[in-house]
This record gives sequence, C-alpha cells and structure tokens, in this order.
Amino acid sequence: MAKPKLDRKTLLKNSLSVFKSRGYHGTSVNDLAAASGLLKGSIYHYIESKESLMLEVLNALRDHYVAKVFSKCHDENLTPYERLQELSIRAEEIFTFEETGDFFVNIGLETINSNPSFAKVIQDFFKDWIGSLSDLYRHVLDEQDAIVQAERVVAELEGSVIMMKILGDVNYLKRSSVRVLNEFKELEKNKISKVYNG
Amino acid sequence: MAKPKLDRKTLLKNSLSVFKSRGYHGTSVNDLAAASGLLKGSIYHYIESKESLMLEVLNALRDHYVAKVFSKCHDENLTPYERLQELSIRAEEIFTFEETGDFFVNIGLETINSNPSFAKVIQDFFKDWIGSLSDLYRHVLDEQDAIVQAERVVAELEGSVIMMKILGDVNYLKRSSVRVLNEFKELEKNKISKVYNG
DNA sequence: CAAAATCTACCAACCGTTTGGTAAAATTGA
DNA sequence: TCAATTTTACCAAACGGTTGGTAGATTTTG
Repeated sequence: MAKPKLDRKTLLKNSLSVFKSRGYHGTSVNDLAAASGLLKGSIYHYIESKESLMLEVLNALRDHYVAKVFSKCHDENLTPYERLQELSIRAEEIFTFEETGDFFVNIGLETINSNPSFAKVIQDFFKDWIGSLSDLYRHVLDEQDAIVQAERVVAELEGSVIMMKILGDVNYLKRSSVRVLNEFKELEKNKISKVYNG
Repeated sequence: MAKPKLDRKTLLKNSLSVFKSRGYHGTSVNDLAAASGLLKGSIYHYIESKESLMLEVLNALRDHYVAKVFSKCHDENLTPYERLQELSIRAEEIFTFEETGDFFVNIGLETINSNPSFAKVIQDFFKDWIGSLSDLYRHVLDEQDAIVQAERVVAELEGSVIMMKILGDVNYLKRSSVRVLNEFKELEKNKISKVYNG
C-alpha cells in the first residue's frame, strides 16, 4: 500500500492559509491544490468538494480552540485571574501572529447568506468561547451577568481585531486585553468587599 | 411611451442592497443589473466596471454617514450627552433596520487583500466616525484619552453588530449602546467632581 | 504485480466585459 | 411646426477567461 504523501493535517493547514488570505469565494480549487503542491484534479483525491473542505477546516479549527485555548478557562491549577491572563496571551498570539481568530468572523460574514452550511460551526465556535469565558466570570458575577459580560468581552475583542486589521493599528487588541484583565481584577475586589460587608 | 429612466441614486441603492447580502466577490454583474431591472450588458451603459460601481457605492455611503450621522457630534443645539444619544439612536436604526453599518466591515475584511482600491474609503469611514466621537469625548476627557475611548466605542459597537449578525441575537447592540451612554454620564460626573475638588 | 496517488485533458457553467444593433426620446434646424 | 438628426436606453449574443468538477491515462509505491 502506497502511503499518502500528503497527510490530512497538512492539507487542512495549507487550505486554511489560503482561505484566510483570499476568503471563501475568492479562493479557487486551483489555489487550494497549489498550496499543497498538487494540480487541481489531484486534490479531488483528498476532498469531495470545495465546500466540504472548508467545512472540515472550520471544524478542525473549532476543535483546536476548544481543546487548546478555551479549555484554559477550567484549568484548576490556576486562579481565575491567571486563567484569564493565559487566555489573553493565547488570544493575542492567535490574532496577531496566526491571524486565525478573525477567520470565523471573516468567513461567517462572507458566507452567512450564501452558504448556510458553515453557520453552525461558526456559531459553535463563538458559543464555546462565550460559554468558557462566562464560566470564568461566574467566579465574580452571578450567572446572568457573567454571560452578558462574556458576550461583551468577545464582542469587544472581535471588534478590536477587526479595527486593527482595517485601520492597520496594532494597539487596539493590546489595549482591549489590558482593559479586560483590569476589569476582572476590579470585579474580584468588588466581590471580596461584598463578602466582607454583607 | 415614456421610458422610465434609472437615476443614479436608485442604481446605487439597488447595487448596495445586492452587495450587502452577497458581498463583493459573491455578487455578479448579472445580479447587479437584475436588481435595477436591466440585463447584464445594459448596466455597462451606467457603469465602467463592477469595481468602480462598488467604489461609488462606498463613497456615497460614507458621504451620507458623515453628513447625516457623524455630524450630530457637533450639533451645538444639543448637550454633549444628547448628541451621543442621537448618535446611538441613529446607529441602532442603521444597524438593525438598514443593516448598512456593518457593510464597511464586511467589504473591508473581504477585499482588504484582494482589492486595495476599496481600502481608503473604508478607512476614511472609520476615521471620520472615530474623529467625530472623540470630539464628543473631548468634553469629558483629555485629548489622548478621548481618542482611545472613541476607538474603543467604535470597536465595541462593530463587534456587537457582528456578533448580532452571526449569532442572531438582537440584544447585543442595544446593551452596547446603553453601556456607552451610561459610561458617558459617569465620565461627566467624574469631570464635575474633579472641577469641584481640584 | 496491484493499489494509491498524481497528472493531463476536458467538461459545462459562469465570470466580467464588449459588441452590433434597435427602437424611442431629445435636440436641432427650417 | 415638423421632419432630420443625434443621443439615450436597452437588448441579445458573444468574447476570452475562469470556475468547480470529472475521466482516464500515467506514475509512484509497498
């Protein structure tokens, strides 16, 4: 049996990088094949369609985030603040170097009307992110406020990344994550003083 | 038989509505022509190219915002807080009904790598928005803080709109604008107390 | 060898754009 | 005023090129 020269993980990584820079409609199957050193016809040995490839990329990326990033929110070896700090550091790396964090937003906005098949994975990504964050905020807020706060933080971070990309100013995200961390410390203080006073 | 003439404003409005729901790469010249009751070839009587049409749409939209929305920030008949309130109301209408506010973000993200010719108008839109807002915040903050605050508010609103669109939750924006308004009131209070105390 | 992987060649459909042509409307000139 | 002329608005068809996708021959590999 001939062993596959191109393993799935590499194929997905290469495809992600093309989709990232050209969007969904903007990338051709030819581009995707070339990114993995293949001619157009050959890539159909690995994939069923352009659409199914994108779906697989989105799923793999979401799984990666859930397992490697969002899971930090439940790391019992760290204090809640340290967990948020870890998340911030990872987020900053992801958005500025990997440029992968806004991928879900990009593809989401581009395909929400034309390709509803992508919607579920994209929504799941954000629901997981918000869910993990709100578990963290549960340490300093009641359930409803924790959810609202998590939604707000995700919206602010995403907004910052987008403004960063469009205006080319790298300080947006940095300031946002500093703000989020300080806010959390403030919330912790308020909670302690409440415990002492009430 | 009098021929109904297609005026430029209608053409731009029709085109905007197509670009809005299908993106730039996702809409064909056929779509654009059909939206104005023309066949594909006929639209070239009005436009030079698909790209130039999009550019005109973007320019018209930016001009509209500058003249009708952002200008509220300098309305001397209103208090600073009332101006922000006006802006919030308009923003809410724009984002939820006209669905036009995230257009600049959508097209910006979709074309930033492939169509640099759109970048300038899109950036100008956000620079104008941030500029007008920071003039407002100048009433309660020093210059540098006013700019940072304006950038933050725009990022948060944009982030909210995007999450709203992707997750289908209409409460995001409402909560964001309430937060922005309350924050402004808080800043006004702090400024007054500073004046009294120092 | 046979299976797996890749290439070449080729679809039909669509892309943005151009063309040749045609009526109707507006303008002109007497 | 009214016919001649020009301009406008539009269409059907076609352009060269690209799209996502397929079929079959060819190469690589265990």
